[in-house]
Amino acid sequence: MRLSRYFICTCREVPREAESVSHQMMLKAGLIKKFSAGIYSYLPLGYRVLDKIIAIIKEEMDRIGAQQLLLPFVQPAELWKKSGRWADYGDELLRFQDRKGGEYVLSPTHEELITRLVGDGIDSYRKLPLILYQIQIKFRDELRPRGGIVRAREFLMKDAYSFCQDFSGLQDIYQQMKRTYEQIFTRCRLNYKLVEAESGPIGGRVSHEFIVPSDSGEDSIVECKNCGYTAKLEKTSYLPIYQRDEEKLQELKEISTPGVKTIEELSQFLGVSPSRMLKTLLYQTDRGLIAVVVRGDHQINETKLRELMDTQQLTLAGDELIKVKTGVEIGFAGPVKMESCPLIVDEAVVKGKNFITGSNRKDKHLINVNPARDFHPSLVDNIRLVQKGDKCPQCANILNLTRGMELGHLFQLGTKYSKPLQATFLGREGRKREFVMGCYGIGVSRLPAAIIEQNHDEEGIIWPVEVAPFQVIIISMGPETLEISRRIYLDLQKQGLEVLWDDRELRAGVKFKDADLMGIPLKVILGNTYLTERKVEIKERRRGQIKKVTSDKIYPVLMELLKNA
RNA sequence: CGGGGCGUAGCGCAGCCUGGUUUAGCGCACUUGCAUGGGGCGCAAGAGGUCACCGGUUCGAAUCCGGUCGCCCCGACCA
Repeated sequence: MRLSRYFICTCREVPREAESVSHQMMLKAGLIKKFSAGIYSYLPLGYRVLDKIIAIIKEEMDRIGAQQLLLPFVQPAELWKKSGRWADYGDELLRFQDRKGGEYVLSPTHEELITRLVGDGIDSYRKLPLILYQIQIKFRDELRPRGGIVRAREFLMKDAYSFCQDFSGLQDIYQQMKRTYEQIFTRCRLNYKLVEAESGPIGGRVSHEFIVPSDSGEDSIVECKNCGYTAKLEKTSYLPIYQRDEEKLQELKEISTPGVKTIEELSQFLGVSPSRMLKTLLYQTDRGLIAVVVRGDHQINETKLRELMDTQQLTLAGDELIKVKTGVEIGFAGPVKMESCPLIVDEAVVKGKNFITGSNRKDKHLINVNPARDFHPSLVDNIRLVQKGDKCPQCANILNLTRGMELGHLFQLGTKYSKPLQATFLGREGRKREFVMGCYGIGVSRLPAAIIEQNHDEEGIIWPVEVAPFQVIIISMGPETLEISRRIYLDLQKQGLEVLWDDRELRAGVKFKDADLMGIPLKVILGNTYLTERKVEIKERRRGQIKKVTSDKIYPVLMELLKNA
């Protein structure tokens, strides 16, 4: 491709909207263009990268016998109503009507459709296991898209679905898929972490995520430097160690705390650490109001709580609702004599003594509140988030908290969809059975951003060869080298290299800057050195090393460098 | 959904507070020519705008007022 004709616009100034390095560079190098919040176009240069990534994914998926297909982007609402997700999915699911009033959704994911498809199409265990996948646009109406392409509303995803006879078959596919993902991310030169994302109490429902560490990522992950344990914050467990101190139970007393509502205020007001306090939060759930009690320095793990209570809805109750239902002023709720709703209590609470809590009366708090003596939990469980200083559940070492970007997700679905959608096959024994399913996603359009986050310098992107939009850029300086450049360009192209030729009538500096920004792995430079020595220079983007070679050696040297880059 | 900020040329911005010499300006990019040709060089001449939209106030609105829409950031969990 001749750069003079290429549809691209690199720019010096970064649009104000861009915060993260990858977002800035993608805009600067002209890979993407935004049209609306979370809605982007891929320009030719950006699309080439995407195309390379897609090729890698296809290759690796095909290797394990997965079959590619393409499902519709617009789905009828019917299937979603059947699976229950029409109601459960929430506002991220974009629903709309056609001219006849028929209800549809823009696909945020495809479990329903694929389950129906396979349910209709496969009758016998003889065809199992089956893995199908597609690479397609998804739409999720995110409340707040951010970070450019990282959290977009419209994005490209590879989603694969496996269908097995039984759970052990699923295990095998799951392991295979894990290895495939490792292969894909390694080929993209991504430094990733495989993170446990175990989904709680329902046995065997295993889940893993592939996360790249990045400050601009929006997932919190927890890791143990000692044994390598890693997990998403909401899914993490910790070693519950609470000191059993010898403290005596003190007498329960009410104190006056006018206008003191938050833990922070209370802590300042009394000069006591938040760990000596309890906070009581009221949540609205599917089955009404619940009161949740954790220590003042702890945070509630809503993901766990949701699973524990088996509820879809889990929102903090508003001031009004709390007053009406419990008669308590906001800021003064407490566990003692909280009779209007069930008390869900974190296990750290019942291990402690003499807490300070709300009194359920305005402007009053209680001191020396003791579990068991002063209040009686309906349920005690581990419902708080891991925080700094907590111990690893595997080796008791101190856990670390970092941030990361989720790129891939493996999930064992079991019969979650095959059951409600009645997707069955005949087993060997001649009986109807439900498919045991797994699903496996990769955020394809996130990969370029993640790769840039991990492969760049001040000048711009440094594409790994396998995903680079072009392998080589020819930079010709001045009219004297134009003709020879053209010949080299055509020759390299004929040999099968992906070559960009900067034939623009611009100063050398501009061309170098652009080439660096675009991150093309190898430059072939024709300038003074060619005019004086009849040699071209080949410069590596990543290491900056320069080789001078005669015309006939260009191709072999390039090939050699590409292999090792 | 709450809070904050912003909307002026493809991009980055100034002008707005205090309405009228502003024919709406600057830098980058773009076009033409000169010059130059190894790291965003220089000179000259150009082209490019319904000042987000709708309404109001006024003799007069990018500027003041009201509304709408869009975009960005933070929060959406500490009772």
